Amino acid sequence: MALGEVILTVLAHRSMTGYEIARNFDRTLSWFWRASHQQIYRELARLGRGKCVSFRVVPQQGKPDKKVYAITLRGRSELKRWIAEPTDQPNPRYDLLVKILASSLLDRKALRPEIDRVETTTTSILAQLQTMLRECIARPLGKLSPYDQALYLALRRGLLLVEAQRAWLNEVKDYLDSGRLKE
Amino acid sequence: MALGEVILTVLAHRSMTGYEIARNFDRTLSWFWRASHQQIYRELARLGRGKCVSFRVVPQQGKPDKKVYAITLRGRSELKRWIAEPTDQPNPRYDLLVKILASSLLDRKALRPEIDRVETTTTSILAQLQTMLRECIARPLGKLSPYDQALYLALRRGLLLVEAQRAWLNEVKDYLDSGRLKE
DNA sequence: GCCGACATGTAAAGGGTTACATGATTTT
DNA sequence: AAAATCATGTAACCCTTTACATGTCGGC
Repeated sequence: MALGEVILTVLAHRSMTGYEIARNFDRTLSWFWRASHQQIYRELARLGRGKCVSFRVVPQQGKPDKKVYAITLRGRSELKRWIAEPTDQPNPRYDLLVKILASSLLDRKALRPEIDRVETTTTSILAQLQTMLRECIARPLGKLSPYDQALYLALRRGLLLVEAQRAWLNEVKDYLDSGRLKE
Repeated sequence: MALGEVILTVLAHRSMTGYEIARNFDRTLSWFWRASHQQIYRELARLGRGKCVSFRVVPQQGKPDKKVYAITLRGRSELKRWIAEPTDQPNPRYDLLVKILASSLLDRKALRPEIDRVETTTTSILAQLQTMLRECIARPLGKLSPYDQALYLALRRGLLLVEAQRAWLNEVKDYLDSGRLKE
């Protein structure tokens, strides 16, 4: 349901084509949300039907025409309404936790390589986040645009959670190595 | 795709009816995964077709007959295969982060009540997790069954992440109050 | 000549959510 | 008398994922 609002947020920042929105999802926005270009085109069509976005066709030479989408006044008020609305928190769905339970019953050793893999990707995500945050604070934090300040805050959440995940992975590895739990 | 494996894990621990699995999801398992009874019945039918679970009908007086499901040998080997398989990490989808971006563009004040709401639920989740973990360590950790040790570890992740989330919420509130970012 | 970027879509399959449906027993 | 618990399901809708489809341009 919220994909529409995510797209409206992107368009509130800057008008774009569906293709650009999808690429934007690949880069910054993929930290908060992920969507394929198919989902985005469909959602743009729906938002258009609801008069929340409009587009103008921009002919290009050599390339196919593009549709540059913009948020409408109605779209803005919809988005404002959504911001104030209570968010129901996402329900957890994390395979690794289930694998921990399953491996305790079936095959205690099978888990180790998987934990190592997760640790590798966690470390890599941490590095990416740190790079992005460092880019943000290249200029003084006070001089960022409100949007970039919000982006900074949102990325900080990723950093704190990934650090917590790393601490937890260390606890798991200690347990797998020693067979004993702490705390 | 993984709902089937979650159900197999539950059944590897103990044979149950679909109804009991659903209730189990409500209690312990809802920290790791969530599913409605409709999803569970559908998935049990599918797993039965794939010979990963079997059931026997147990007649009861007064209540409708129940089907007690058990994991088969084939189900066990499927589950073992799955444990060793790389987990692709869940893609993030958190409305609140998008709301932070949107409110920076449209309505800076609208966010505050939402942040307070999230803080309330986060605190309540923290309390629940702490209670569950304290119940685990009522007896010495070394004397828990392997399954309960795994459960303890998995719940620890929840605790660490929720604590990180609280720290982040404090950063957000500081920003909303002062308009300045730290770090 | 092939691959990747640009740009837009359709189609099918699978998973999740919500509502509907039944029917007995126990609790309030 | 009404509501909750036990127990199983069907139907419809929506969302997500993956694959298919088309066509131009620029670089290697």
